[in-house]
Order: sequence, then C-alpha cells, then structure tokens
Amino acid sequence: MPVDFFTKESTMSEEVIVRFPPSPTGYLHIGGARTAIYNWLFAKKHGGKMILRIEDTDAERSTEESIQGILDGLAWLGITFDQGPYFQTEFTSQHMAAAEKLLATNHAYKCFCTKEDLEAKRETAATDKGDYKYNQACRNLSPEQVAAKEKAGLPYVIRFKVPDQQDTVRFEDKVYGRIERAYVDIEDFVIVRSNGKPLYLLCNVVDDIRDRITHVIRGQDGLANTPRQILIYEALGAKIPVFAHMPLTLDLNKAKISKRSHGEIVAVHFYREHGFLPWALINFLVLLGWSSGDDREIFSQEELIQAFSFEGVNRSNSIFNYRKGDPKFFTDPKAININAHYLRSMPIAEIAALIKDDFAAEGIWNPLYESTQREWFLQTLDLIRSRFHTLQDFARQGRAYFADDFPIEERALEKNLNKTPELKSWLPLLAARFAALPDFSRENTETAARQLAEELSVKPGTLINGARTVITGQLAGPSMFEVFEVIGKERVVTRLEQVGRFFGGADL
RNA sequence: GUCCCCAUCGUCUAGUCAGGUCCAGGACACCGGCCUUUCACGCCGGCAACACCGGUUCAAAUCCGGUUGGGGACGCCA
Repeated sequence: MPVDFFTKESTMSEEVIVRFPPSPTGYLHIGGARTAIYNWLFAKKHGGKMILRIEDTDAERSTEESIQGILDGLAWLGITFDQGPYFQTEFTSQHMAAAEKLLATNHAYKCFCTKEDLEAKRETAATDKGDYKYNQACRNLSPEQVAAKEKAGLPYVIRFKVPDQQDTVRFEDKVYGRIERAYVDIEDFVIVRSNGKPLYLLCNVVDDIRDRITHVIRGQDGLANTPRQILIYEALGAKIPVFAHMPLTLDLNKAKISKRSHGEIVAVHFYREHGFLPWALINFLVLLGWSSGDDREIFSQEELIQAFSFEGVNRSNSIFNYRKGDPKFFTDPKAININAHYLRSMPIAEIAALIKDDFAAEGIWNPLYESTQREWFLQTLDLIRSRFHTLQDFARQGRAYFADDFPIEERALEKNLNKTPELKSWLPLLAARFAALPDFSRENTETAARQLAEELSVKPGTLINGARTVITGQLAGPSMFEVFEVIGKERVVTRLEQVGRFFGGADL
C-alpha cells in the first residue's frame, strides 16, 4: 500500500470538500442533522462537494438498521451528498499504513502497558482528585527492549509521540477564533488498539486527508480533539484543513441532547412522523446557533444557501426548548411555529401531495381528489390550513370536511348546543331554509341564517355556532358560511337535520 | 482534578472584532386590543435581558483583569 498520498498536496486547492461522518450507533438525531445541514449549506454556497462517510469502526455498536436510519433521515431532509456513503472500515489498510508510517518516522511508538494497569492508575488519580496522564513509560524503550517484549508475545498499542516542546499547538477556528493548547497538556494518545484495530483519531484524519477534505465542520465537542488531530496531520506531512466548530444543542437542563435521555423527541424521524415539513425542520435547526445578521428567520433553500456563513454562527451553546409533557407544545414552540408558517404559506398543491398517504391511512382518501374533485379538495385544504400546525392536522382536525363520521368535541357540545336546547328545533328549520336555496353560496346562506335568527329573536351566533358543532364537531374553525359552501348543501342539510342525535338520541 | 470554550429577554438571537446613533433591536412563547359567528391568520400594543466585581475611557453590552455560573474534552468510544 503506497503511502505517499498522505503528502500529496491538493492540486485543486480552491475546491471546497466537506464531509458528514456519523457513527451508526443510533438514529439520526437533530444535533447530527444540524451538523449535516451546516456542512451541506457551506458546500452548496461554495459550489463544493459533500461526502457522507459512515464511521463504523466501532463494530460492536454499529448496526445496519442504524445506517439505514441515518440514510433515510438525510434523504427525508433533502440533505444530499456528492460522494459516498463510504464506510470507514473499508479503509483499515490505509489507517494501518499511516500508523506504520508514523512508527517508521518516529512519530509513534509501541506501548506495552496493560489496559488493567492503566485503568488502575486512572482510578487512583480520580479518587485523589489528581490529574491523570499517561506516564510515557514505553516512550523511550530501546529497539532491543521493544524487540524483546514483542518476542515474548506481549500485546501492545501504538501511541502517538507528542513532540516534547514548551510551545503550543494553535489553529484558527472559523467560529471560535484562535485556539491554543500546550504540547505538555496533550498526552501520548493511542492510535492503534492492541488487537491491531486503528482508533477514531487516526482514522478520521487519514480519511479526511484521502478524501481531500478542505473544511472540517463539526460539533464543538470535537474542539478538544483538534490539537491532537493537527499533530497527526503534521506528522503525516499533510495539509491541515480549515476547522469550524459549531456550538452544541443542549436541553433545558443544559445537558447535551441524546437518544438515551431524550428519546424520540430528538430523532429526525420523530418529526417526519409528526407531520413536519422537512424544510421547516431545517429552517428551525439552522436557527439554533446561527443567524443571518438581519432580522430574517424564514428562508427558502436558495436564500439560506446564500445567507449562510460561519460569521453568523454563535459561539455559545443553544437550548432546545422542549418541556416534557407540555400539553400545548409537543416540541420546541419555535419549531412548531415555523412548521405552521410554511403550512399556511406554501402552495396548497404541495400540501395536497404530502397528505395523501395520511388521508389514506385515516380512511378518508378519495381518488377523485386528484381528478374531478381536485379543485374542491385544494380549496378545502386552503380554507382550514391557517390554524394547523402539522400535516397530520389536515386528516385529524379536518376530518369532518372529508368524512361523515367525525368526533364531536365535548366543549363544543356544551357551549354551542346544550346551553341552548331550542337548537334542537331551530337547526332543522335552518336546514329547511338552506334546502330551499337555489344557489348555495356563502352570501345566500348568510342571508338565510341571519334572517332566521332575526325571526327567532336570537343572536345569529347562536345559530351559526350551533350549526358549526353539528356540522364540524368543533368549537372553532373557519367562517361558517365558507364551511357551508365547501361541505355542500346536501351534507350540510343532512347534518343540521340530525341535530337530535346530540340531545339524548332518538326522541326527535 | 487538568486543559479548552462560552456568558444579552423564559427560549432562539441582533448588537461585541472597528466603544458613543442601545435607559439594548427582532422572532417564538405569554398578556391585552382590533377584526369577527367561533378559533386561527393578520394587524396594533404590552411584559421581559447586557451574570457579578473591578479597571481603562469624556463615554463600555462592546476593551482589559478577576469572580461566579455553564458546557466540552481528558477511553485500547466515535
């Protein structure tokens, strides 16, 4: 395996290449998705490429299911990549070649200290509240000593030999600015396990060199790893990429969000299943730690690509404002608000396409909605969408517009019907007036309803909201005259005539 | 414990690099009003923050030092 590609300088240094390297140990969560989004935006903005690399070196925890979940999540979001997915385990020989090179150039050494021994020392240091650092016991072993230990069959790991200098490792982070770390504060870290498997720090760097990554955009939790990785780049004689660390997303208790402690709420698929528009989720996520600098918060894809830059990335961690068990907000209120915003402003035909499956699942899909009843369908969706928060609301809260069996809200029943028992006879009267209308327009139904109200000496609202309850089962909704029009004369008249069923049933 | 990073309304943030135009702007949430047959949308208004202490300066959210608070990293995990 030739190793000179480590030193090969990029000939097309202007081209931006970024990567998203998830480890397949769970679903795609919103923190990871946000990192992917930032990478994707940056690549798009600079006409660069994005590589998807599955970091599956931890065979024990990596699963096929998880890989698929991550792929599905990215696909749903519309985060596309130009290369990959690559799998880190496919490049083990390159990782090992790099380790050999480091060994050969005296940038690394074999360490025979046992895991048990080291763990004991670490524990002792922890109990004494002291600082633990590898004591470099094997750093200066003579070639003869190493040979002897190897011959004796002693297992060893390969450690990186951190330069013995008084200086600091420094780099210019695109978000955090200048970061410095003293060499003495970096211990000789392990790059190859005793079973011969290379470790993340090494693999990650080798892969980034091979893939000619120009910009490493990742979470702030990678910030502390960066000086060590830079050391590897230098030892391998490779060009160091630009680093840009993104602030983390924490929960209300300022703890890092994770599957373990937060469950489904932080999973991308949760949002898909709960009627979120992928772009709305992206729009929300991108705002968690970044701002355009002006007052804009809603962006089209083109606008966002144009507006995005590291300048606008905040340095402090942001909080995912989710309260468990909140009856009103099942996730961050701002996320819901943004989703609702798109729901009421996007082309209605797009919504129609997105809710088809949901309607089918609820048993209220009608194929005619795509042919002869398409106009009616779109008009109805448009009428009801302003108060909806998710795509699911159309089939759930909007059921009465598409089906004759729909639930009746208890509060609507009490307030709009039970309080005025006379409606039991008034609504059939209204039905008769409506039935007699030659043209069932909103103007005509309004005139008829108001006229009847006047004749009965009741407020129009009494009649109208009584009708609302009987016709939609709900306390609130669009203008009833538009509802009448959309639901249609026949169904309106029928539902009004059946008002008796809400007053103890059969005695009509 | 060691090292690194961070600190503006409840939350997301603008303003900090180039100190005065900021008794701090926007958004979400919340409260009130208008519209109205209801709820929502929309519009109008309100509540609400520069963590603390010291320094520099005519002037500090902005610069410097410290304190406190928070986060991250310190694995033969990624």
